[in-house]
Amino acid sequence: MRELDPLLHSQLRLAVMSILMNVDEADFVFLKEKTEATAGNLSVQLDKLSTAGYISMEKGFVGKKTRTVCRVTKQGRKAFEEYVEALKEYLNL
Amino acid sequence: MRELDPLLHSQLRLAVMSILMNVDEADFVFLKEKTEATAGNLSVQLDKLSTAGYISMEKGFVGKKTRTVCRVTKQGRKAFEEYVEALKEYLNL
DNA sequence: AAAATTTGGTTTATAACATAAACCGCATTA
DNA sequence: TAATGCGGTTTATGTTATAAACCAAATTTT
Repeated sequence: MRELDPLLHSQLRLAVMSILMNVDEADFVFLKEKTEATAGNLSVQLDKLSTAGYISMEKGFVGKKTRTVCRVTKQGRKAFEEYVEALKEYLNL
Repeated sequence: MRELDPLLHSQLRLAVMSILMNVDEADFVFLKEKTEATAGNLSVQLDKLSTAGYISMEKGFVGKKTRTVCRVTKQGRKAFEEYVEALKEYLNL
């Protein structure tokens, strides 16, 4: 059987990627609200996605507040699509 | 966001369930070959599915050799279908 | 203006999970 | 009878997910 990319086969990381696939860019706070994850968990998982090169993270400011903006990279997009294909096999969709 | 049944959101358990959804019954050896899992890992994961009531396991004999036959239960079938629905939301399929 | 609270995160500790390795009982073969 | 193979289970270990604790800067309260 084909294997499921373990980096994507995690509830929170998958949710994040799924959001980013449709939205072009999203900040930490938005992702936190959408996924209902704790900040700690989200921080860790974003880091993994970022280290893997699946997303980019840019830390900037809005006024005086920090703002972390995430985007899915080309590589991440490809990985996500492959994951979906693999998953379809498992689920026979 | 809807949550993904953690019992099914595991590569091997998902693979097993997917097979059982299409096959009506399958024994340990068959599942091991199909999934390419180690016997130990398969044993543990079958146990979890069984404890959760998602599959039934029947230990019997063929001649003098033991044979463990698995079937998906009604409950397991329902859980699998719900998992697939939830997943479709994540992936927007 | 000092103290308390909120915001936007990160680090760290812990619990759950997946996996492989070692093992077991029985049957067969050498 | 000793070694080998089959069908598994148990146990030990590494990974992962998650929450809890923490931090610095900004805002609000007193």
